Amino acid sequence: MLEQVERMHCGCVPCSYWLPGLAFPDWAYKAESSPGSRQIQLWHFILELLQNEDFGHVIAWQQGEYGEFVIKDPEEVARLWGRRKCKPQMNYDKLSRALRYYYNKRILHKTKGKRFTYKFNFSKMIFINYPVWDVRRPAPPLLMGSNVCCSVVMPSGVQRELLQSTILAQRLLSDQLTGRRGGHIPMDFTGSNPKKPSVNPGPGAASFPCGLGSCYPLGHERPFHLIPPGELDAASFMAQSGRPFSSPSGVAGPSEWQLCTTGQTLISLEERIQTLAQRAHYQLPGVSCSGCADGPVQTMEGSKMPSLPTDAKSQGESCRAPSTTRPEMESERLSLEVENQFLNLHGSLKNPLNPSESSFFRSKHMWHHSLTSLQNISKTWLLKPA
DNA sequence: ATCGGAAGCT
DNA sequence: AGCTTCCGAT
Repeated sequence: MLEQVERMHCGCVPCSYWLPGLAFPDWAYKAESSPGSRQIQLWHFILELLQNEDFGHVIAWQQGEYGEFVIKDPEEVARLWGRRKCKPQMNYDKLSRALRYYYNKRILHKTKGKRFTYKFNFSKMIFINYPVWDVRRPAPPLLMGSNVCCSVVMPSGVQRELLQSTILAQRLLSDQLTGRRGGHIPMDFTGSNPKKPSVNPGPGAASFPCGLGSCYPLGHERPFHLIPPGELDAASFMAQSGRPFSSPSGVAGPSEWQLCTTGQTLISLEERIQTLAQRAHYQLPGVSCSGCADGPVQTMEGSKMPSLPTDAKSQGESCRAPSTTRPEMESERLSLEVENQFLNLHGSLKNPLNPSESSFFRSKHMWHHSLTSLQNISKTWLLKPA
């Protein structure tokens, strides 16, 4: 009863107005009745604080350790958490108990020996159930050597919420890696918000012929639209995207598209690399998708992607027709793509793929090194869920 | 400071 | 399920 009174007068902030511009979309909160509560989860809250510069004196990322953060003012963090949850009696002792419950869930772990220092298991949060963009279809006889095309499809058996949390965490990690801080999280899962994104698209962000918007390189996911499993039909596609469902090759209709479900489970980073490699020819600037119903390749801002100079014809051809390219060149180009993805993830790539100035003939050592690094990371970071 | 069991709450 | 509250042990 006392608590009820306190609830009414605790001055807690309605969740959706908490930190303007930083309110999480609906998915961050569970449905009111069941199961669980509508309340924000603690790890969301922690990420939220970490995301906001104003709380840098209270909680902050640990420099140099991905996902590691230090609670600089434990009682203040507890107070903020208590305010959010309308639990005025909250203190660090209780909050830390809640954090400890995350150990078994592998959301967090403690950094031993460092006071008030915890670390997010971003590996789990980021790389499992990475969204599937790909729709496999039979290779059209004349167009592509690859049988991979692109759309936005929910992996079957993957909860929407988990996937979206994944994207969020990935965004946050990406921001951390690139040294960005603050700013809101530009996610639009509704399909009904045509607002321009507030952040530039990631380097090398080329639009895909997926009909729903852009596909972004690893670490630079941007607003996209989710189609729940089982709802990928032309009508709902149209309703959500406002565009007709068409494959880039002009092959009409979803009936000819096969959902690329990776099953219920995981896309390992290695698989991801493979996918990237397979689809890499779509991502090269200037490589438009012929027959794409959406016309010129565009970024989210609607600006045209740089085109290959017309005298770079041989390069362009090598992009469009991987199957007819010399294997070693194709291999090098794909590895370069992987390297760029890697660099994009780490925010150190200022210029995206730019065939004219650098990339096709970069030294083998370089890309091989990157590929190896990425593979090593995938081995050490990947976790299978329990 | 940190851990984790136990019980309670929503 | 996801905490919150309490507390004894390390």
